[in-house]
Amino acid sequence: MLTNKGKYGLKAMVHLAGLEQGALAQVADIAEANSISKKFLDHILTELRHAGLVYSKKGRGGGYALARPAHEIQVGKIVRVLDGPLAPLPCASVTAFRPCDDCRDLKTCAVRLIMIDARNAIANVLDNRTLAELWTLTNPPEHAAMYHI
Amino acid sequence: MLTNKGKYGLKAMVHLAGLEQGALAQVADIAEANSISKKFLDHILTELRHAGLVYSKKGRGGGYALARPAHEIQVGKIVRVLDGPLAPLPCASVTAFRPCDDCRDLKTCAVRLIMIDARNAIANVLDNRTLAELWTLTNPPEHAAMYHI
DNA sequence: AAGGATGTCTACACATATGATAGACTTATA
DNA sequence: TATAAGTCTATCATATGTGTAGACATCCTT
Repeated sequence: MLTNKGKYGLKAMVHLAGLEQGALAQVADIAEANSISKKFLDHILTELRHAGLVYSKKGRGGGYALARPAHEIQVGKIVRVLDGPLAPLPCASVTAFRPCDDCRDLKTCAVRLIMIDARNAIANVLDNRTLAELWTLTNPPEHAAMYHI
Repeated sequence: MLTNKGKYGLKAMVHLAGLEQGALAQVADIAEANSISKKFLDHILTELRHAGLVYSKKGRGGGYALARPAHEIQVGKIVRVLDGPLAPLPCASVTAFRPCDDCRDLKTCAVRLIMIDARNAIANVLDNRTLAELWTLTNPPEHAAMYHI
């Protein structure tokens, strides 16, 4: 389940993906444009900065920008930073594996095995989509052209 | 994220899938065999009964059994009964769709669109696996045969 | 009918996570 | 130095998750 934090983080990243080269966006503007509480978004963006996904500058003229090109940032990475592992169960996680306290046998635990499949299916979607694609979804080229007629 | 409730429910259903035709299993036995608190499992099995997935009988000789053949019960159904929609976001849900309070445009919300893909990927896994398959994973035929040598 | 077995219902308690907010502090620029 | 804007620390409220207790209802046997 994607938390509001994860959802807001993705929206903020899409917002930053739409910036012109070299431009910075202030938290307050991102928050307003995406109906997010500024203070909460402060936190979220700080986490993203700690994870190396965004660049920030303090003081006058400051703000945030993507730390890397949008097409180099996988959606799954963003989700993991904010919401943790993609796996529905810790024992099904590739990046944060942890067996159940009462685990008897990893190999024959049917629930684990099917949750690995579920995890892999989720990762297949989220790790194969980039921020640049999200931006395109939000601003479809055809749609934009038609809108201006 | 699969809750303990969802995990325990799946384990209990797998347990019931392994019963002989016509046999009933008592909550206490299922709980012990799967390291689950009996009282918590009471609740879980009652929910599964309300959803029509299990059959129960009170009194002497009572207990639980699957309400339908294991190969007719999709894993996704069980998970939905116990943990709710598979979708990471309510607006990405097929069975329990609900737009975000601040939704501006369903069609161009990139986060929603990618979460629909994620939901579909999850559903593709869980709705295409049955309880009978889970039982086989837990008790692989080859493994069992080798074990008895 | 009573007793025992077993599921079902209602309620409660506690822990954790999430979502949000406030205030102070730090950094950068003019 | 003053102002702008991000960063850190802390707190609070709510929701959810997890689990437990006790009473009640139902079924079967004696």
